Amino acid sequence: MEMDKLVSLCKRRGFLFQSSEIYGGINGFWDYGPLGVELKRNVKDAWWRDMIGSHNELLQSPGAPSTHEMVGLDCTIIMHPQVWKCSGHYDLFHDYMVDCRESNKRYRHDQIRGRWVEAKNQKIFVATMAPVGQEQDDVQRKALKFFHLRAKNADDLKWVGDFVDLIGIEQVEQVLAPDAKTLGTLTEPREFNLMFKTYIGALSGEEGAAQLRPETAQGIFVNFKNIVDSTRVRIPFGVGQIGKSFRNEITPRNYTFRSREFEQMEIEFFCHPDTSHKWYQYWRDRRFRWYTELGLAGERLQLRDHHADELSHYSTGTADIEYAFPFLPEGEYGELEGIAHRGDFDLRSHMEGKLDPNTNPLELEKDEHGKPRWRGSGKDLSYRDDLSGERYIPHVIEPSAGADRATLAFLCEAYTEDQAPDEKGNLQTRVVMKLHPRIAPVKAAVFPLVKKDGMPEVAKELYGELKAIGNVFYDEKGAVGRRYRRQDEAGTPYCITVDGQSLKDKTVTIRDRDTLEQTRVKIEDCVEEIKQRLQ
RNA sequence: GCGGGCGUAGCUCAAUGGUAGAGCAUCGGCUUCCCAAGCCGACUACGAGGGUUCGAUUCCCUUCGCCCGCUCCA
Repeated sequence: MEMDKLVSLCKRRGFLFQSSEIYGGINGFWDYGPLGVELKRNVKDAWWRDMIGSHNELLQSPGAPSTHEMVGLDCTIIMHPQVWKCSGHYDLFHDYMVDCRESNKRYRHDQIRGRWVEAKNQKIFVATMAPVGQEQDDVQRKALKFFHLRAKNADDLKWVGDFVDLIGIEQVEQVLAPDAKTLGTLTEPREFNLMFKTYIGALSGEEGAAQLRPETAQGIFVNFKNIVDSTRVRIPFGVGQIGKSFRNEITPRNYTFRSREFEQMEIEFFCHPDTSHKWYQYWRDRRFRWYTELGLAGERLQLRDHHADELSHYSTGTADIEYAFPFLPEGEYGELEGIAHRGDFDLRSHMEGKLDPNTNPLELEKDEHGKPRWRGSGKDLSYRDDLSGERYIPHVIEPSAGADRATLAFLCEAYTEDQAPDEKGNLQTRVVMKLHPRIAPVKAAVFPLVKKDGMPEVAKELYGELKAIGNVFYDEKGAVGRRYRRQDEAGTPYCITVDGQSLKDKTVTIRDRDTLEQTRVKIEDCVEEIKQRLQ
């Protein structure tokens, strides 16, 4: 399937629009049209229902180590700035970067060091990314090359001062960038803040600075104690949340795949450390099955376990659910969801302060004065098991899914072209969105075969009754074949047609989107029949 | 952010230094008893800003957006 065909259909039929399109669009932001919003809402509703609403905490789910409970949460997009400092996002997302116009390489401004050197009446600053100890070799080699000197003439280089950080060097035009041959190729340092910044308070300055959340998960961690204290949930239990998140992606691309404003469906599952690996396995398998049951059953979906060397040492497993999107190169997959075993990293970080993920066992990250780099809340987020009396910090399994990415994958998977005969029996190409009935934006369409002889009246009445089961559509205009094809493009699974026979024996036909087969049912049974088929 | 390509109607495309045309779609009417039928009619576009010019959709610059490659990807 070519991606541009799907993009064209989504625009034409109202699944997806570029945000602010009449003003030229805005990079990395997308709107869901009337069909798209139904589809995405159905995806989110299916997730919420399957993970939380319909979960039976009295029964042990297949593959689960024990019974478990599930509750929901809806927290704010803007949170206390300390949340992001302790979570690690602030440090990781916040850098000054410089680009080299010659080599097209990008560097973290604070990682470039260098040394002034003079030769042939010219004084330049030779920059390097080499580790301490190899810096002098690196800059000498580059300086010799720049001044066209031989190694034996190294004494002609007059070094001025010791190594210093590039930060503080004002004469940018005299800087020889780490991978450049000419001077002054570095851009001004630019702040790369992958988190969206905002300001709290109508008049506030920097002291009111805050961020739009880059993930919904932290809201669950910081509410862990509230949930335990208010709901009588017992470990093991999970907290689910659906909501918008924001990331300043450097290169938003590939349709809605990498959007700057996007929606997540996340679960933080809290369990005893001794059972955490089994729960990880459970969620990994269960989440994969969820996609297959909604129609991503083909080879384009895969479950990929991270290699041991990709894992943080505090994690015993991470797996990605990936889909081979048509816009990716052959053999490449894009992430729909990550399931991560996160140990007690998150709860401890919000208790004690930001932990250093490179320590084992985990230790508090310290600044140059030996103080905590970012202070935690100081609140006790441990859990006491009322039955055993044991107190511990729960381990966390995090299935984190992208609602927009899942929606896009369902759209890609659904797009199908097949051949169907037209009125004269000639085969015509038919575009049909084979969406699973649970997520299809329109559940059924009702047509009078022709707009006369009392057929519209019968069809309109049936339409009214069908409204009770979901989004249905009524159409009496033009040829019936065209109406069928229109519904095929919208992914409507069933079309119900009132014809001449309906008037005699009170029956209608139900036409199946995928097989084109029609079956005749009594009008009075029609609502129940459609309801059955949609499940 | 860098390099390259592109931007004309809802969609897919065309033409042109003298202000744009088609197919499909959409809407209205007629017709029509099962898969994009037919007839009549209607609506709709040069991404934005500036410059050159008597005149710019066309040439130039800037900007925004899209695609490809590089970079980035917690």
